Amino acid sequence: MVCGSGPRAVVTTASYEARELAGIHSAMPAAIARRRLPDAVYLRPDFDEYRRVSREVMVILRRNAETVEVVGLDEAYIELTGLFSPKATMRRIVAEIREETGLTCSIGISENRLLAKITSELAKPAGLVVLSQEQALERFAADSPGLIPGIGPKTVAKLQQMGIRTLAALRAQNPERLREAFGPRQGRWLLSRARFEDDTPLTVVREAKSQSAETTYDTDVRDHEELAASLVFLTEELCRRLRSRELEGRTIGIKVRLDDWTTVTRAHTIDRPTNDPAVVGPVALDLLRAYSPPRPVRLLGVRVASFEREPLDSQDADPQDQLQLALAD
DNA sequence: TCTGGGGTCCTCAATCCC
DNA sequence: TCTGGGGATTGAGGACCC
Repeated sequence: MVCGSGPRAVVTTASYEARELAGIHSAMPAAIARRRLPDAVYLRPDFDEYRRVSREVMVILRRNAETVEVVGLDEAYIELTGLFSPKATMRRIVAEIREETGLTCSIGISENRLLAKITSELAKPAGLVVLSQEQALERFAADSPGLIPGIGPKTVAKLQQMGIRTLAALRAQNPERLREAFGPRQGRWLLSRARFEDDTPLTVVREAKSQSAETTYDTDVRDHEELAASLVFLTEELCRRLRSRELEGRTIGIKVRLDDWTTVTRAHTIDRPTNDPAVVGPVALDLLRAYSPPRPVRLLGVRVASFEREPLDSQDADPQDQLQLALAD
C-alpha cells in the first residue's frame, strides 16, 4: 500500500492483491485500509521520484511517435493512425520502457481515445489489447455507464434514478429525455459517449491554466492567526513553483474547506500578472479576512490562474499600448 | 480517525461594453 | 434617450480525473 502517514492520509495506490483481498482502492482513507490490512507493507509516496521516472517514460514515447499527449504521471495517448503496424510499434515501446526503467505498462489500442482508454483497462496489469468500437458496443452493453471516463458517481446516480442502469439502456434513450435531465450539451455528450464516439484530437502541448498549493490540517484549525500564517507559507511555496516555471497569473484565489466539508473559494483578479509572494500574499490574506471562516477549517489553499503569455518581443507591442502602460504606472 | 493534492472543464450568474 | 441582444470577462460552485 502506498499512502501518507498522517491521520487524514488517503491511499495513493495499492497492489492488485490488496485490491482483491480487501477492496482497497486509491483515495480511500488510509485509516480504513490499515484497519482492513494491518499486516500489509506500507510505503510513503515519493512524487519526486515518480516525476523523474515519468519523464523517462515520456521521452521513450516521444522518440517512438510523433503525436503524444501526456495526461498524467502514468498515462499518455499515442496517435497510431497511418502506421504500418500499430501493434508492433507499441510492443517496441513496451520493451524499451521495460529495459530502460524496469516498469511494465498496459496498452489499449482502438479507434479513438475514449475507446483506447477503456481498452487499456482490459490490458491491466501488463498487457496489450486491441478492441474495435463494434466489439466494445457488444462487450460493455450490460455494464454501468460509470465505465465511461467522465461519467462519475453523481451522474451514475442520476441516471439510475431515471431507470438507466446500463450503457445499452443509455444508448436507447430518447435524446430529448436526456436533454431535459442534463441540458443540451451534456445530454448529447452522454449519448455519444455511450456509443463510444470521440473525435477529440490529441493535444501535444498542454499549457498550464492554474497552479495551486493547499494543505489539510491533521486537526481542524479555528485560530485565524494560524490560518493566516499557513496561507503565507502556502503562498511562498506556490510562488516558488510559479517562478521555477516562469509563470505569472492575474487571478489570485483561496480555497477553504470547513469541518463539515463545505468548500468555499474566493478569487480576485488584479491588473498585472504576478508570481511575487509580496503581491499574492496580501490579496490572499484579504480574501481570507473577508470570508472569515465561520467554522473550524480543515483545508486551506491558494491558487494563481489566468496566466499571461509574456510578449516574446516587446518591440512588436502597439505604441498605443505602451503609452497606456506608461500612464498606468 | 472518514474522505489528499494537483489539476481541468463545465455551468450559471453578474457585469460591462458595444 | 430608451431598449435590447450578444460577446467577453469574472467569480462561485461542482463534477471529475490521476
